[in-house]
Amino acid sequence: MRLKDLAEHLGLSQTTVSRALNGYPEVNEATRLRVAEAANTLGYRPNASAQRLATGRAGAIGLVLRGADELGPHMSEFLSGVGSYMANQEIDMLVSTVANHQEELAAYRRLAASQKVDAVILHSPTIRDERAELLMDLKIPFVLHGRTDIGRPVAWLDIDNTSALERATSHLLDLGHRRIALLNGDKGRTFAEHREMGYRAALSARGIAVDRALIGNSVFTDEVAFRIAQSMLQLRPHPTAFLAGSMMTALGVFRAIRQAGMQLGKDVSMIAHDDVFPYLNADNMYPSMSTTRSSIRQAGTRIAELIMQILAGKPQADVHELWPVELVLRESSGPPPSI
Amino acid sequence: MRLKDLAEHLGLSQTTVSRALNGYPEVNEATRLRVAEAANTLGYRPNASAQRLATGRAGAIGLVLRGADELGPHMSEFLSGVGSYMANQEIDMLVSTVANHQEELAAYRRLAASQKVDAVILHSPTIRDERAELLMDLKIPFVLHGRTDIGRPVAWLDIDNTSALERATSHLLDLGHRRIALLNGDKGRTFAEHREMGYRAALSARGIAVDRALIGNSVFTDEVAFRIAQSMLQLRPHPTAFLAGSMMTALGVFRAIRQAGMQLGKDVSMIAHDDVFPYLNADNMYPSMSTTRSSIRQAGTRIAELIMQILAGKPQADVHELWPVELVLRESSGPPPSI
DNA sequence: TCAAAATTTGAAATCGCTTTGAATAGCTTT
DNA sequence: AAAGCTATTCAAAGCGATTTCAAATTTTGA
Repeated sequence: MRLKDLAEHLGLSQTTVSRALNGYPEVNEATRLRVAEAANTLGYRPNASAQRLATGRAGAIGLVLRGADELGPHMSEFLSGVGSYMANQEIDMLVSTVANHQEELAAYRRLAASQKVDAVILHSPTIRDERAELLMDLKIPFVLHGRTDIGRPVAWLDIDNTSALERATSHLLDLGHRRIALLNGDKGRTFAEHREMGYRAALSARGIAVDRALIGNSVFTDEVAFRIAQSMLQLRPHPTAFLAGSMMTALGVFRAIRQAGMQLGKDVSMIAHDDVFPYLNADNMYPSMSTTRSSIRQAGTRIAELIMQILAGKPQADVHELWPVELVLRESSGPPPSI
Repeated sequence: MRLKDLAEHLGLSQTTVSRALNGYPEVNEATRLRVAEAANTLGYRPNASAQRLATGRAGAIGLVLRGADELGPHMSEFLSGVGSYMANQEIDMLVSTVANHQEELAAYRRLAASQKVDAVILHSPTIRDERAELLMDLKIPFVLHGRTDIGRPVAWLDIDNTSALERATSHLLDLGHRRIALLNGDKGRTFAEHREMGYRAALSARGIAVDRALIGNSVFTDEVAFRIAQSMLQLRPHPTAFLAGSMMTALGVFRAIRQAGMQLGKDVSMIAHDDVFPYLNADNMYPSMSTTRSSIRQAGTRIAELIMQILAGKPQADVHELWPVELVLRESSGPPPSI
């Protein structure tokens, strides 16, 4: 069913029908009703490609994911947040996956040239993110999930990783811990750098030197975390507390602690960052997990909202949101064992 | 840069340039080279909407996800598999999320009417899946991840859940277990029914009656699994073995076992279904987890491939793949404690 | 009552591509 | 040398919507 068919069926011109459906004011209210009803009963929907071609709007936002690893639990939870907002907006989510950095840049160029999307969401930025620069050059609007410094103003939404880690670290120091391990994300990512800054700030506030051996940089999987935690626990003296970068990391650390014959929350403490996965609840772990918490899903929803505002004309330079992070203390963090 | 601009730049007609780029035979090889080179250096890419309108092909496949929960670890791993294949195919993945069943049906109607996708992937079917029927009626090609019986031939790929559960259950019976709990997926889903069939088949082969109290139906999250396992462990006599529907479920059961003061692999056994999440490795758990294993990611990749074959003309009725499931025995399954 | 203004409709151009059908040029063939 | 092929190229007609500009109709106001 094309617009033409619908128009003929109604004995009207395509122009009028199109106007009626798109809510233009210059159409008789009675006609509009008649059109709306016919469209509804006949199940007419404009052909998306034709509409896009005519309007110049793609009606879609893009998400480019690097490799398999990037489409992990964090991303899917984030995506789910984006989707829940977009569902009501008649905007599609175009998801592409690429193998590496070069391909990712190529993917953005392709999206731009073929005009498949009106905007994109950029995530996990590096300190000086090349992709952000490219998108600026290509003039594709985007919102960054995280922060970067490319000398030009970009729209971003981020959580306050620095302060989160500073508070978590300080809390462990207050409890008496002196050797605190940090299981951080990959070097170069802004969030990882921010977390390390918070960690260092808390330590240096007490005049405690940073031990490089207690800082791990890796992806957030339980397996890698297990290996790193395992080797850290063999240090003498071993760390009495861990700061885990994600709940997946926490699972790995937990396993390493248990395997070393120690008890979490007693022999060793842990505070993990919780992105709030519905299927992995910190409160219901055993022992329950102390966390720095911020819903990555909510961030997705909000970013979707911000994208829509930008498409509606809001200047990208005006979009900046720094979300606070909650510190939730539970059983996994306690004073270090007195020796 | 439009086709017209490129054509003018080259002093050729749009026709020739279009043909050259799309590999039609009736264009001079020298011209083709010249065109390809110019397109490349000028960064020309056809406008996707125009191309789609002209060809009638959407160049995209659709995925409709119900609610937040459906975009969990299983789906994201699956998606990642789909994406890895689609990346080389110039086919986009259009992801929409909906709140409930009604909205999902509406979403498919919309996709059909607006011709946004050439095909869709359907997942987690019920025994008699209404969505599959709708898609047939709408004449949208699709591949089903799982199986359903709607009296018409559909394209599907599934893993052999029945046999997997039968083997896992038989193995536990061989070890001497008599009270074996099954933590299954939601009632009505084909995979859950298949798994229960396998479970029942193994029990009845030994003349053991099924105890409904030992069967749980729920989503695969560690929290829900924890609660169910916890209450099952309070039964007298309690189950000495668990069949967990997913690795998330396994984590919850594990926690319940530990909390009950028992030891996994010694006091209580468990075999979990492993969809092979890169961030949650059965072999590296402690104790390592016995599993029925089948990579959901590979299934995604294969389904993407099958979709492309269908779009290339292969009849949907010819597409059926039943994948075997590996049984991998590790430390979490052993004989029941002798009383 | 009639011109002017407001309301409502429609014909045709446009978006950027593909594809049909025709045209041109260069070779063979008779 | 004319006719018949083949190999290339192009002008123009779609694809299905939106939007510009003009026309027809109704309402308003003096």
